[in-house]
Amino acid sequence: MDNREIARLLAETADLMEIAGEDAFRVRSFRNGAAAVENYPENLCEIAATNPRRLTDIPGIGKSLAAAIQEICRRGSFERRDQLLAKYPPTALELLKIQGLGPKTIALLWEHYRVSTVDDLERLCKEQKLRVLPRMGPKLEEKILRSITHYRQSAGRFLLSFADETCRQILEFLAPVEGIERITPAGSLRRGKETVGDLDLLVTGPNASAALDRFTQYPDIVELLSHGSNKASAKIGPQAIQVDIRALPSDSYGAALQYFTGSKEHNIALRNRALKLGYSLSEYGLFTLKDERKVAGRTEEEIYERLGLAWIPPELRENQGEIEAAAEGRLPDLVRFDQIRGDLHAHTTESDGRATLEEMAQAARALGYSYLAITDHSKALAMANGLDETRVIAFARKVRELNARGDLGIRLLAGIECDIRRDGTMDLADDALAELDIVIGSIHSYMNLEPAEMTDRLLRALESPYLHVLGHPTGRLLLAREGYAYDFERVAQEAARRNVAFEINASPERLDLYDVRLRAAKALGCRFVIATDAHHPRHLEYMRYGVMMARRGWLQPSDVLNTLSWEELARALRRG
DNA sequence: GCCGTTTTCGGCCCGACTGTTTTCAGTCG
Repeated sequence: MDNREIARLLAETADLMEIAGEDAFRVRSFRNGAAAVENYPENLCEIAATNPRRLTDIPGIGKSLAAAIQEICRRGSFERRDQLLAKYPPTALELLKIQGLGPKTIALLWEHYRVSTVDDLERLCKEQKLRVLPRMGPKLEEKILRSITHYRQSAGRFLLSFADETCRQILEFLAPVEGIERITPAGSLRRGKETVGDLDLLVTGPNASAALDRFTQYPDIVELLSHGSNKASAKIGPQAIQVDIRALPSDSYGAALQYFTGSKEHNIALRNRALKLGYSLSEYGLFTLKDERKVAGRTEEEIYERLGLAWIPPELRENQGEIEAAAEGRLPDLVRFDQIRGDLHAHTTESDGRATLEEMAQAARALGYSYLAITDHSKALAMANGLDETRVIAFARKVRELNARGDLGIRLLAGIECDIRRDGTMDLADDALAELDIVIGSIHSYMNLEPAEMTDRLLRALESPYLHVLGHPTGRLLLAREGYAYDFERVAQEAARRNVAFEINASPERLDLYDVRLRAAKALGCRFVIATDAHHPRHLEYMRYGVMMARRGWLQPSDVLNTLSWEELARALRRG
C-alpha cells in the first residue's frame, strides 16, 4: 500500500463525511491529512509497521488519523469509511464530480430518490423530478444536465501525470526481467497529450514474452483482460486504467512504435504518403507494393527517412502540418527540458503553499536551476491568505536580503501571482507591484463572465505597466472545467504588442496554455514562460509536463523566456 | 479531527454567486 492510495482513501472518506453532513472542520482535517500523507517522502505503512508512534509526528496527523492509517495498512480500509460506505453507495462519490452538485444536494437526492448514479440523476432531471425538492428548480435541472454532458466527455481519460506515474511504476516492476532490450511507452503518453485514455507499452528483446508474464503478476491489477505470448492487457489500480503491453521482434520494433504512438490522424496521413511513394506501411514495417519486400521497420528513423521525411518528434504527430514541415526540412528545433534555467511560478507558506521559501529554493537548486520566482497569491484570494501591499513590500525586501547574503545557491525573484479583478484592474497598488521582479496576473474569480466582458477584462489587465506574465491563460481544469470564454486572438495580439508573456502552467490539472492556443499565440508574436505553479517542493518536477506542452505547441527555446539566464531574463521582463 | 496552549477547549478561511427564495442554503474558488 503506497502513500498515494492511503491518501485516496482518506480523501474519499472526507467526501463521504461531507455527504453525511458531518462537521466541516473534521472533514477538513481528513483532507489535510490526505494531503500530508500524499506528500510524505517515506512509505507510511513501513512506519506503521515499525514505529507507529512516529505517524503523529507528521503535521496534520493526530491520534485518530494515525489509527486510521494503521488500520488501512493492515486491511485496506478503516472503520469510519466502512460505516459510511454502508450508508451511502460508493457510486455517490461519482456525483461529486458533477459541477454544481455538492454533498448536501447529493444527500438530499439520496434521501428522496435513492439516486446514486449519474444515469439515475440524468433521468430524474429529464423527468423534471428535481424541481419538487426544496431549493431546486428548473434552472438547476438544466445546469446539472449540462454538467453531466461535460462529465461524460471527460470520463475514461486520465491526467498525463497519472498515466506517466503509473507507467513509471510498471517499468520499475518489469526492470528485473532478463533478456529485454527496451520497454517504451507509446500512445498519447509518448505524444505528451494532456489526458491519456490507456497505456501502451512496447517490449522487445529475446525474452520479451517473459516481461508479459511478469506484468500479469503486477500487484495492482484489478482485472486481467488477456494474456497471450504477444500481448497482455489489464486494468490497473482503483481507477482501472487499462494497460496494454506488447512483445515485438526487434526488426519491426520501430514500425510498431510508430504505429502505436499515433496519432491516428498522423498515421493515416503517413500511410497515404507511403502509398504514393509505392510502399505500404503497417505496424510490421514499411513494404514495397510491388513485391512486398520489407524496406524499413527496425527504427522509426529509417521509416520516416524512406518516406522522405525527417524524424518527427512524437509531440508533433497530430497531422497538423508536421508531415509537410518534415518533408521540407523545416521542423522546429523544439525546446527541451535541459534548456530550462529556472521556474517562474511557485507558492510558499506565505500564502497557500505547503513549504517555506527556503525549502522551495533548496528544491529548485537541487533541480539545477539558477533562479526561482516566488509568486504567492495577492489579497483578493483571502482563502489562500493572499498578500496585501504591506506584506508584498516586506516580502520583496526579504528576498533582496536573501539574495545579497548569497548562500542560497540560487537566485530568488520576488514575485506575485496577482489577481485580476472583475473589472480588469490589478488586485495590488502599482507602488507595491513596482517593488517586484516579476508579476503574474491571474483570474481566480468571476470566471463565467460573458465573452465580451471577459475579453475587456483581460485587455484592461494587459494595460498594467507592471504585468509580465498572464497566468494559466484559459483557466481550464483538465477533466473538470472548461476554460473561460473570451476572444483569445485579440488578447494574444495585445499581449504580444505589450510584451506580456503567456504562461504555460505545468500543473498537471491545468497544462494551460496548450498546443492549439500556443501555436496561435506564437503566430501572433507572443512569448512564453513555462512554470509549475508549485505549491510543494515536489511540484517543481512538473516542469517536464509543461515542456511537453510547449513542444506540442511547436515552441523553440527562443520562444520560452525561462531558457534565458537570469541577466537576460531580467532584461526581457523589462517593459518598454 | 488537529493544533496549541493564556495546556484539555476554542479556533480552524472567507467572500460572493446562483437559484432559490422573500432571507438564505449550497457551491465554488
